[in-house]
Order: sequence, then structure tokens, then C-alpha cells
Amino acid sequence: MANTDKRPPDLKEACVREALVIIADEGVEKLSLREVSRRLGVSHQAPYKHFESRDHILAEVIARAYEDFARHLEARPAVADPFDDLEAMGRAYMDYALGHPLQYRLMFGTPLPDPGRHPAMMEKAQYAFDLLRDRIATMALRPVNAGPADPTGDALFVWSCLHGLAGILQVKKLSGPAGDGPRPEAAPIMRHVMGRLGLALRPVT
Amino acid sequence: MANTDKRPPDLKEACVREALVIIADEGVEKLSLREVSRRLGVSHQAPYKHFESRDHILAEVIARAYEDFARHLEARPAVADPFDDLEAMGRAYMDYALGHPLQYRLMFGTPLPDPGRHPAMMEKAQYAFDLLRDRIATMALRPVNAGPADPTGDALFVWSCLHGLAGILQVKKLSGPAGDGPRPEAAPIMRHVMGRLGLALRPVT
DNA sequence: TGGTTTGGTTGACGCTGTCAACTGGCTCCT
DNA sequence: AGGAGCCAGTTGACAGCGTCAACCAAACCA
Repeated sequence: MANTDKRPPDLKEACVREALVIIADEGVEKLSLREVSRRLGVSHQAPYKHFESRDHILAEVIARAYEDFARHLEARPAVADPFDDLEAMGRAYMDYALGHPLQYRLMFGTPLPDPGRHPAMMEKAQYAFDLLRDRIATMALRPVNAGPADPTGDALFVWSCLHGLAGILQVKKLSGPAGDGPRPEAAPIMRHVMGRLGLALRPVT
Repeated sequence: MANTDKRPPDLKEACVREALVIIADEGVEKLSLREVSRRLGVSHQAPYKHFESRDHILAEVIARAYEDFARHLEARPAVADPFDDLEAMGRAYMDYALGHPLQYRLMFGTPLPDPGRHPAMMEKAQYAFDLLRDRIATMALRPVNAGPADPTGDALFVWSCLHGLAGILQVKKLSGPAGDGPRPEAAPIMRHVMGRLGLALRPVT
């Protein structure tokens, strides 16, 4: 009677899932292995058999967010023109950021728990970034500074703009009344920044 | 004999300063009011007379970083041409980010402790952002999307690019050998991103 | 069969933030 | 002058946290 929950057969899986629930419920700073154990009806040390430390379970949650994010980017609607495809990628990025604010904040708004110690997590992050860089690497962009092409620099450039845009749109969304769906004023800002991106990248016709 | 330190006359000041030292020494996650008290040779509750909670002292440290940062932006070399001035601002931004990585990470890489609860801190942050927005607001930029001018959107655009650039340059700097000064490969990346920014903003001549 | 591995348990330690009660000194009215 | 009251600091307690250590039972395999 002490515990009506059925103990999940795969505790590791259950821990990761429950960790995300806790973060959603109470914020990332309230994530603790003890809370995970408690909710799973298991002793406070059980999770230690599967995760070295509190940071390791957080790293696992974040790694899955990166995977999910990368899948979302890859699932963008297919179009032929590279610039249109890049724009579709941008929209997929914004779509994910606004549709999964929790995961988004975990990936980009949380001080990553010592990246050097969590190579698996960083691999997933790199994979997502490479999706963008590889897309850009094959494009004929407007030259800049008469220098050599720099796909990594350009990917960084695009990524940063999207990140900043996502940040402000999230704030605007949160500050408005608690309605679902993107706030009405989001679209113009998005068009504006995407437009500037186009000006910077598209070759002059 | 218990404590050879002379107790500082202004404990609040001393706390803020010591907090920054702790963050520099051991990382922001190790900042605790008790550690501050200990280092100052004062009881573990003394800081509570000046700060409501651990987050409040962190907010104060961050607020000062924003002040320092804004001062740095304002102290950029004066030039007449608006675009050159904007570029100088960008350089001042990067200069601060690379020269004060600790403060920079505090401002932009730390989950701000519930901004709503620390309005003083947010004011300083807003002031720094407004420096950029006001600079941009008076400029004749290349029009985008045939829409109305949007200085806030453009400021966000510029800010984001600089932020992304700062992020990657910090990483590159850290991954190299422990030399002081910017790494040699920083300059090209910086020129590249700044160049893209120019392409996006400068009216076609 | 018996030893090892795996995954769980309980218990303890020291750290943290924070609440509560106390104290000594300073200021400020009357 | 003298008491009221505040201010800045004190000690002491409490619960929650991560983590180490020891223990234990079932599964697995030689």
C-alpha cells in the first residue's frame, strides 16, 4: 500500500521522462534526482544506478531535445530552390522554438552542464547545427568582403538571427494573454528578420 | 584571533564584490550566501540583511555587469558616419564579450533568475539594449520587405548576430592554447559576420 | 552449485537556503 | 536625560539536496 504506482520495468527510461515532466512542472532548477525517485516511487538512490550524477540526467534530457529538434528540422516540407529550402528551415526552426518552448529553453537557454563532460549531448547538438551548415555549404551565397566562402560563419550568422528572433517572440508570446498559438504580432517581426537575412545572403539579381 | 580579516564597513558592497570573485573562482553554480559570508568572516545570516535571497545577490552582480557593459558601449571611439559608428558599436560589443567573458556569460549565458522578480536588473539590461536600438533608430537603413521601418526588429537582428559571433569566438578562444589576447583566427570570422550585417543593413549604393 | 553481476535498498554526511529568536548599539523623539 | 525602536549582526534550528558506503536479493552463468 506504500506505493500504488507500478514500478516501471525500464527505470532509466522512466527517469528521463519523469525528469522532463518535473522540468515542465516546476522549472529546471527544481529538477533533482530525489524528486525523480519520489515520483517514481523508488528509493532516492535508484537513479544513481543509471546516471552518474544529477547533471548526467539533465544532459540526457537535453540530448533528447536536440534529437527531437533535429528531426523537426529534417521534416520540413521539401522544396527545390535552395533559398526557399533555407527559408523553410528557418520556419521549421521558429516553429519548433515556439511550439516546444520548454525543450528550446533547455537547449539554448540553460547553462549546459559542462559540455566537455557530456560528449553524447554535444554530438546531438552538433548534428542539429550541421543540418544548417550543410544546407548553407551547398548554396551560392552573395559574396562578402571579397573573402572566401565560409559556410560555418554563415551558418552561425543565420543561426544567431533565428535564435534572437525566437527569444523575442517567446517573450512576446508569454507577455500576452494566455492564448495558444502564435501571437498575432509575431508574423511581422518574423518576416522582418527573415527579410534581412535574405538581403544579407541572396546574391543581388 | 578567530578572524584576522577586518570586517568591511560596507557589507553589502563587499558581498557583491566577493560574489563576483566566487563566480570567477568556482563558477556561478557554486555561488552561495554561506560561501560569501565565510569568505568575509561574517555569520551566515549577515548577507540576508542586505539581500532577500541568493538570487537577489546574483541579480545585483548581473545588474552591475550590464552597467559596465553599457558604459563600455558608450565609450566607443566617436565617429561621424552612422554606419561606421554602428560598426564601432559592434566592435565594442565584441571587445567586451572577449575581454570580460565572465560578465558576458553572466549576462547572456545564465538563466536570469526570474527576470520579473528583479526589475532593477532588467532595467540595466534594457538600457544597454536601448543604446543599440536608439543608434539604429536614427539610421537610414536598407528597406526590407517594403514594410515600415522597425528599429527594434533591426536592433534585435544586429544584437543576435553579435551574440552568436561572441559565442563562437569565446569557444574558439577557449579551445586554443591558453594565450591571452584574441586568437589569430578570430579576426576573419568577425570580419565575415560584420560584413554580412553590412550587406543586410546598408542601402544599395 | 556457487560466485559474480545487476539493480535496488537504507543510512549517513556535509552542503545549501531560509526561518526564528536574540543582542548590542545607534538614533530619535519627548 | 531617558526610554522606544530600529538596524545590523549573531546563533540555532530545519528540511532538502547530492553523494558515499554498505547491504541485499534476484538473475545469470561457469
